[in-house]
Amino acid sequence: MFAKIIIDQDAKALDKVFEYRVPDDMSVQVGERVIVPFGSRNLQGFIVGLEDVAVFDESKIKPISRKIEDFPVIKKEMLELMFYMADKLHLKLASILRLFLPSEMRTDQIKELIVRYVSLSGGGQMPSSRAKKQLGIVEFLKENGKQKFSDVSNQFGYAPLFALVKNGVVVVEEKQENRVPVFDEIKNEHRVLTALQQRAVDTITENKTYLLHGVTGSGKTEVYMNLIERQLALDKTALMLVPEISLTPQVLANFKARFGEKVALIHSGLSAGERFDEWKRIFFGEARVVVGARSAIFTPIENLGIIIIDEEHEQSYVSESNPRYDTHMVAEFRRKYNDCTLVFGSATPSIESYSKAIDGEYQLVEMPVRVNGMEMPKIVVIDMLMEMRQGNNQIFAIPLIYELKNVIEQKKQAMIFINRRGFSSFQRCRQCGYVAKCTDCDVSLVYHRTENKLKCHYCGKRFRALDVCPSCGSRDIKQGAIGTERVVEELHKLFPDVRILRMDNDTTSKKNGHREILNEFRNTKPAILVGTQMIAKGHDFEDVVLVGIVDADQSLYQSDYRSIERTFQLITQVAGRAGRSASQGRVILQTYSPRHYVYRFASNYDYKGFFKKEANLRKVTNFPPYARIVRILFTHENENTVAQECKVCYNKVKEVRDAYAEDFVYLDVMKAPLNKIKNKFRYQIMMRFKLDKADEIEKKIYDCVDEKCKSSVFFEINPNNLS
DNA sequence: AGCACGCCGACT
DNA sequence: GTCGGCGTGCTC
Repeated sequence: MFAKIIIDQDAKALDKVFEYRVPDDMSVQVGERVIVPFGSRNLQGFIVGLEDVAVFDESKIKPISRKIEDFPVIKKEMLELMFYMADKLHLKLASILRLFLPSEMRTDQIKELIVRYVSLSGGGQMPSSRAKKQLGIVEFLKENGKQKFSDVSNQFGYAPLFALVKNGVVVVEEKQENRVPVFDEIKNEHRVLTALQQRAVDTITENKTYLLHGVTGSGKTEVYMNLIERQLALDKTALMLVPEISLTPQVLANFKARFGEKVALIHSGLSAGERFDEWKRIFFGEARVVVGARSAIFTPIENLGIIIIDEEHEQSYVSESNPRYDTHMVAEFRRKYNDCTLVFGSATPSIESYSKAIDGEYQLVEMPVRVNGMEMPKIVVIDMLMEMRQGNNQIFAIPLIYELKNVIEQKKQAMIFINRRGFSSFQRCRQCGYVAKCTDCDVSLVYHRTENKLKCHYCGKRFRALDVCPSCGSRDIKQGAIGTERVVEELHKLFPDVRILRMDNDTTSKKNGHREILNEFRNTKPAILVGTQMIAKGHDFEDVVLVGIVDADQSLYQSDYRSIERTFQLITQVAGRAGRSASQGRVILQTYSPRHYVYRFASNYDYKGFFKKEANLRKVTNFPPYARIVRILFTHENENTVAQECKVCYNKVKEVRDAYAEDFVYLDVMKAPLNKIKNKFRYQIMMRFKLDKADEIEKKIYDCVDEKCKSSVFFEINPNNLS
């Protein structure tokens, strides 16, 4: 018997299936991990197939050394998923397999948690009446039975407990236990569903894909929980993904409270040991509900009845580092494999998903009204150019300052949202609001300080940096980006007596930084919370009646075809933070482009109107979802090598382009926007083609790369951050 | 990836 | 003479 084996090494040259002999006295199954002799070393490998005959020269085939576990760690579904992803995304097999296992399993240092328990032996030499503490322990164990060693020693002291053990009164036993993450204790009560929620639950019954479009506050979570409960009642399991950023202790505790021991949680806050233990509980079928961030989609849960992806539009569902993948695609694969239900939920669906709903690929389910019947907070768009012309050169518009004063007088709370995303910056005319765009791509240009040039990240075209505004002739050109510190500083000047809290990557880096800041905000009134992205999600504060969005344009003018859509999503989400309480909230949105359609639609909460406009723009400019962008990135420490190999590939791609001339919108080769990272030079081929024959073209494009080239090659489909 | 093999420069 | 530089090629 011969085994097909993938060597667990992330190298291009090893990205294939090797053959090994299965020793007669060894029984193996597909999916098992083994140690095999490889060259002069012993390496870990995965069995992905078993055959009676070998393809490779039999005399050169070595035998498997040993098995690592005695059961297949990679289940059949995951194996198929691996081949699917390798084919679709051109990822290395080993790098995909690594996604399926907790990283702890790769290092040979899995530490099982051993918990010691103590109980009365029923014999031994009883302590004297003077040994009060020892007697206390005996009494305690008599009443409560078996207890954790650590609990008893904490309560009564180590010495007396040890004495009892030594004298044989108390026996110690060791048990291997799973580390269970701790949570805030909260109750989760079944709420009576509104008619709208009930309708959603009643609709989402079939084994297909649904897009649940529910406005913020429409109670999607309650719908999810009901859907999960239904599956559990059918003896099926459930997998639910939420964005990493909203995996807050409250959210997790909520699920734990509702589903108890059946829940397994996978998130970045877990220790290595906790993560491994949760994985085991899922693998062996102990956990019936999995809640986690992106990577939880690879969890080996079986008998799936439903997969739910909340906040479906979130960028965090797309892995931006290798191996790159989109959770949507993996979820769709698992849905088909398990023949189960898949739900994408969002208040602001991605253009991609909504257009699939329009096309009937997903079934659309709508929840257009909030649970409490409250109206959405009123969004006031402020023209910052007008403010400036009227002599206000501050960060804050006069109406925002006025509203803040009101909030403080009423002892309420406000949030100031800083829209800081990515590192690239754009140039803007401070007089008329003009922002430079690429003449070929209709995306904003990125200012590169080192060269003092404006560059398009999609086609690589360069433009002179602005010194005079081409629209109004002004020389007042700025790169606008305001930091959180600066905003806090300005607020202090305006309101010296008010508590101002800051929440961003700097202030939350500590272990519980997140929670501490939010708790402090919750308990201080009046107060203003200043923050980035992370204040936009999931935190509901009764007393927040005002949200200020400073410089909304930051996300609008990213060099990214999705930047307008992201701005819409951001505004809707941030606005949802105001007015969770009885009184209607207010949102002040500061912008230099007040007439941009994104603000018109966002301030009216008109998603459908926005979708129509945006989708149409994408259609006429040939951008996803109506076209496909492919980027092939080459990296190597030798610049000549990358440039050369990239060029060779480009010439082959050109032949494909010529064969499909009517499909191609764009093709070029260039240095990557970030030309050198970690001493490796980066060159790229960018292309865009229409959808009709997209899959066919993509296959041909993959074949353009010379398998033997020295550079590392990365394929990216519809990439977000071009760097 | 990592380890062998191999073919040229400066050291005891 | 030999030690060692890392370029090239292979691993079932």
